[in-house]
Amino acid sequence: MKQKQTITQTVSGINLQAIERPLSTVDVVIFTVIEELLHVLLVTRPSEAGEPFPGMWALPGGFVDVQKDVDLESCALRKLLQKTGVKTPYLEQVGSWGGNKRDPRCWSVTHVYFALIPTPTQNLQGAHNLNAAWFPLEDHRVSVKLAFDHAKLLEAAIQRLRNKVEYTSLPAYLLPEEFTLSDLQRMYEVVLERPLEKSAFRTRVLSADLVEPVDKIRGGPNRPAQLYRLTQPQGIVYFPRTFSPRKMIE
Amino acid sequence: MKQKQTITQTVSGINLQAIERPLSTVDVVIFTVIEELLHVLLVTRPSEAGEPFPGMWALPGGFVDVQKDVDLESCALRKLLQKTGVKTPYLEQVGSWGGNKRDPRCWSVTHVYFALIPTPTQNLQGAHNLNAAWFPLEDHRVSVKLAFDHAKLLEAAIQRLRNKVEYTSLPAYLLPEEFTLSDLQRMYEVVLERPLEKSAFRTRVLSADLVEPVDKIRGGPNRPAQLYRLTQPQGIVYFPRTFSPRKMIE
DNA sequence: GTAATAGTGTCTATCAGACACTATGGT
DNA sequence: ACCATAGTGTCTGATAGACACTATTAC
Repeated sequence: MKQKQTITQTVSGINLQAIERPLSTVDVVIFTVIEELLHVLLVTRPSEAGEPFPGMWALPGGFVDVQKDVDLESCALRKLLQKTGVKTPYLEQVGSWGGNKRDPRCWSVTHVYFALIPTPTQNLQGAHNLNAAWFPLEDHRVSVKLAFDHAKLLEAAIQRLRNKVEYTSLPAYLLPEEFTLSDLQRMYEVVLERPLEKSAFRTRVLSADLVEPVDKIRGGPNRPAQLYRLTQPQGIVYFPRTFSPRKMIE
Repeated sequence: MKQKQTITQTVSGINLQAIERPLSTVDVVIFTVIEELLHVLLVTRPSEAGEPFPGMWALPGGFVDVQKDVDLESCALRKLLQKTGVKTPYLEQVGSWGGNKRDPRCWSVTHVYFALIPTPTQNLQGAHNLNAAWFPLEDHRVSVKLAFDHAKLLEAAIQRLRNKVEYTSLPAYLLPEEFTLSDLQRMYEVVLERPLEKSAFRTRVLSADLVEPVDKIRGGPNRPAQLYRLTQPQGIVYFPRTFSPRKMIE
């Protein structure tokens, strides 16, 4: 499937245009927590003839647009905004997968990002989102088969997330701006899939200078709780140790 | 700088060939330790007219070859073998940087890997290596200015290496197959740029089931030392804690 | 013996885990 | 008063850091 083309530029020995280029795409693994379960956003592949994996569920993503996107991250942010309407979540590059087998059409590279957003308050009902849905993660997997190598990409993103949650403040990005320490602990527990000790958790979080109290209290049918917000919403915090001295995986 | 071309294939709404593709490259940051100092391999850019950054030092790398390379990692391994003759080092993807500014010619993406190899025994005198050289890292930098955004890429690779050394067995790949615990400790100290406690280091390494003794002793003008080798040379080992409870930086 | 490096033991500080305890609102 | 959740205090165990100590070779 070689590309016929007219040579338009010759620079020294190398003709830049003559080099066959892989296809470049960006895929985004968008995580959120709904009803105490980690969810990921999936979209359906177009079902027109000739499209690979027609109608199948896949990670949201697509081609890098060299006109619109100044760099890879802004390409990922563009796709995130398209699908969720969210503008400033946590976004991190997971890695890149490239090869001649992953897309049946040609040699392709995908650049995978993962994003964390607070529990969505409105449903995905935008014009572009009729075929998008949140899927719960059960056993590190999603209940449907995914297009391309997206199952592998999703697995890698989950691994990265779970691993990093052991020693960073990442789960704070799964919550709205103001939250209680119990809320935050719950996010850790949902992602790590194990309970944490309340006392140790609070000491750890408070001594890490991660959050600061706001002058509000959240009431309820029990003792009200102090509300906090992130001290530096832009940068994630690294804890000096992992939660429990257990083997890290990755 | 748009690409003129003949349309050769039309698939549904999208014409795959009409999409302007970024240039894909792979760069490899090859680390080794020479005389107690971390070094990195650099090559000079070609100096023909029209080449960007002619004659400047740069990370070894180049275009992904969709004919030769089945995936990104084998592309990185190919470049590593070309430059060093080494076949099975430690190789890890650091990340990808793409944008319209980083190469003056066009929108480009580079996929950065870092490799660890034992101290080279022979000089870089292969036919392709006349313009390659080992540069010591002083203060996380190299003494020469680098082409493209390679200074940033190198910085990221060093950060990754130093961060990961705190809790993994990576420095073992900077040594030959058999080594003493003192050798290993020295590799950690070189990368971390700080001394480690001998006693704590030995307990940590031995209890992690990282190495196993071989039936040999290394002599010298002092008490001879037990030789060890990696228990599982293929997989890196994660320690349950970092070396010293200090803030991690990434 | 001396020099030099290999390898061990002992004490301490830090922090996570466990778990019991107190605090404070709604009903 | 009772329930439910917020928040604290105390003890223990694991391990890194510091540092002194012993061991074994060449000379």
